[in-house]
Amino acid sequence: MRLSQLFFTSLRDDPAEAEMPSHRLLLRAGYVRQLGAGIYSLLPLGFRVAKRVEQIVREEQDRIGAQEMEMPVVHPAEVWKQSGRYYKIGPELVRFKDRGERDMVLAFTHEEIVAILLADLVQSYRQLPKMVYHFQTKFRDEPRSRGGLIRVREFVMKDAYSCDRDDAGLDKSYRAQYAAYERTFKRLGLDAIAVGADVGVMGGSGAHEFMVLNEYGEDTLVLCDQCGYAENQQIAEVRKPDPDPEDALPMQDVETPDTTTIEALAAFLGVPKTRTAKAAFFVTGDGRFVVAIVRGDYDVNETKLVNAIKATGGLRPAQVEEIRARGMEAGYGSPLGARDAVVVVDELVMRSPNLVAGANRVGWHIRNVNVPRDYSPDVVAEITEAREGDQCIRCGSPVTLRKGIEVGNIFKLGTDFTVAAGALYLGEDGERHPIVMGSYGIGVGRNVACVVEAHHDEKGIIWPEEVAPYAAHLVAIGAAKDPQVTHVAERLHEVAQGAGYWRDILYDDRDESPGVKFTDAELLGMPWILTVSPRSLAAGGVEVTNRATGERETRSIEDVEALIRGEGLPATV
RNA sequence: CGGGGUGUAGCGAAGCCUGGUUAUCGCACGUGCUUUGGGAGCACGAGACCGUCGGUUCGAAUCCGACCACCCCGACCA
Repeated sequence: MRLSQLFFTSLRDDPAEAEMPSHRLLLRAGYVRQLGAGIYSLLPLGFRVAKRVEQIVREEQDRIGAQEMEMPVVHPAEVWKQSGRYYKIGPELVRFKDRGERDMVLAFTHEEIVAILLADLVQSYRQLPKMVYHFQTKFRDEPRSRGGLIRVREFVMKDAYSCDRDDAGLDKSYRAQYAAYERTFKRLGLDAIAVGADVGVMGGSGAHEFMVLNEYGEDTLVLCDQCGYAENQQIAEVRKPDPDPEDALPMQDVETPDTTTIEALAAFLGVPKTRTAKAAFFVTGDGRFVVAIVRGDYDVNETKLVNAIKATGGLRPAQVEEIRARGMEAGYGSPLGARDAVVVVDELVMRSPNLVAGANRVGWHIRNVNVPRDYSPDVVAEITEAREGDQCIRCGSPVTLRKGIEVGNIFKLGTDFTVAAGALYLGEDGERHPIVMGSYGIGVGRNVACVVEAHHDEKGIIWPEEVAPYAAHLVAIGAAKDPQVTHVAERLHEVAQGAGYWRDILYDDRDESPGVKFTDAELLGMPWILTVSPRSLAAGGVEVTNRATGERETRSIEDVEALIRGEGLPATV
């Protein structure tokens, strides 16, 4: 490919809006362009990288017997009404009407469609198990996109679906995908770690997210270096040792002016935060008022809270008036005297004697509150957020908190979708059973960005060979001084044309200064930079630079042709 | 949705506070000559609905208002 012909331009200055290195480099090097918030075009270079990422994913899916297919982007809303997600998912699901005033949605994901196809195609246990996948555009109207390709609204995802007779079959499919993901991310050059995860709106019984550690990540991971424990903070638990035993003392009002925060309260009373109880107020999507109590040194984990009370539609913070209407006072709140509220108490609070809690009047708290002596919880659950340095739930060593980007996920879905769609099979026992599903996603564009995050330096991108858009970047210098330069460069380019689509090379045939060409070659990031110049010819051929290591040596034209043909660079000596 | 920020040429910026010639600069772009191993030089040139609409004013990129878009933090998130 001649650079002079490529639909592309590189930028000297960093675009103002790009913060993440991957976003900055992909814009500057001409791989992507933004059309709107969370909506991107892939330019030819970016498209080729995406195709190479897809190919790696495809090969690893094929290897475990998954079959590639394609499902639509536009769905009749009935499909989503039938599964219930039409009502469960908020405005992220784009709804519209077609010309016949029929309700339609844009594909958010494809579980429903697979379930419908299963109902159509599978009658007998003899037809199971099956695993299918496709690469297809998803549209999710995210409240906020960010980080370039990291979080977008329109994106291509590889989503695979396993279809099994029972949970044992699902486990087997799940393990196969787990292994396929490990191979996939390794080939992409990503150090992905699998963490236990919340199942969210997908439902089901278990999930892992594959995470790449990154400071711009949106998820927080709880990791134990000692035993390898790794979970998303949304569900991670830590050991919380029993407080020292004490006799329960009688409650006692105490005046505490201007102490609406735990910090202020603990400082005012001269007690550690561990001796206080914190109240947080929420309203669920299904309209329930919730007061959650954790010990003052912890924060409420909303995911755990949602799961503890099975709140559909999530949680929102309660308004001051709503809190007051339930007999409580923001900043001085506790379940003492609360009404019309679901009281959820963290299990550690149950074990902690004589805490300071809100008195539900401004400027007052109460000492020596003990649960359940002084109020009755509706739900007792573990609802705190794991903290840096807390004890690992498995081995007791201090855990660390790290930010991560989710590059893939795997879910044990179960039978919710197949039951809703009537996807039943006739078993050996002569009975009808719902097909058991799993779903497995990898976002292509996000992975492209993560590869750049992991493989770049101050000069530009450094593509791993398997995802590079071109095999090499050929720079011709000094063509005016020596016609041999153009001759050799043209010949190498011709060899590349005959070597196949992915062995093609980028040939910088522009009339630019050497500095511009070298700078662009390093910015664009092909694994090999080939320099043809009067100097290289005098030294016996073509200068070959390894972009990753910076090593360079002059090799014969024949050696370079072998490299281009994919035969590797013959060893020296 | 809440908080903060930004919108001036393809990119990056200045000008705005304190209204007043033809809106400025660098890069990129076009033509010509020179140059060719690390973002070349000279000359000439083209390119701008100053985000949109409205208002104030003799006069608005500049002041006021509304709206729109994008970015960042939060909420949200497969």
